Amino acid sequence: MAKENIKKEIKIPPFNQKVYRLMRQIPRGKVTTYQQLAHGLGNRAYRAVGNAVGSNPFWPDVPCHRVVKANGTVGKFGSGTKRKIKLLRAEGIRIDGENKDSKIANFDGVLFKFE
DNA sequence: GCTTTGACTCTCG
DNA sequence: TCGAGAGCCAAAG
Repeated sequence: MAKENIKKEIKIPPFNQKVYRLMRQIPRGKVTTYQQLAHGLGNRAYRAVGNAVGSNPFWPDVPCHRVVKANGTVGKFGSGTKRKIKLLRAEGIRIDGENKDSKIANFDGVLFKFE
């Protein structure tokens, strides 16, 4: 059956689906911020975005590891910040450090913006 | 239907 | 430069 690759057995709020959809648009080797996601949604619900990503049942289908804070730091991650940094580095993204205070090197260069 | 919480962001002191 | 507080939106209890 030609359906979505994501599992839809789980009940997902419409807002979350919107967030996941935007996140999946992020190309490999790029990252985005909660603010950009909220902007892509048309509002400033970066808080709700965080909740949506935190409740993301589609991981790693949805590249939640490509979402960082607006100041360039990786922020917090349920799967382990270190894990995410490793993953990002595997995609060619340079990160300075290995903790939540770690900042993305060339952040502006790898930042994916939603219009 | 109201209150609390959250993987956030911004401004002020 | 660093720290604390307020603001924002949506989902869950």
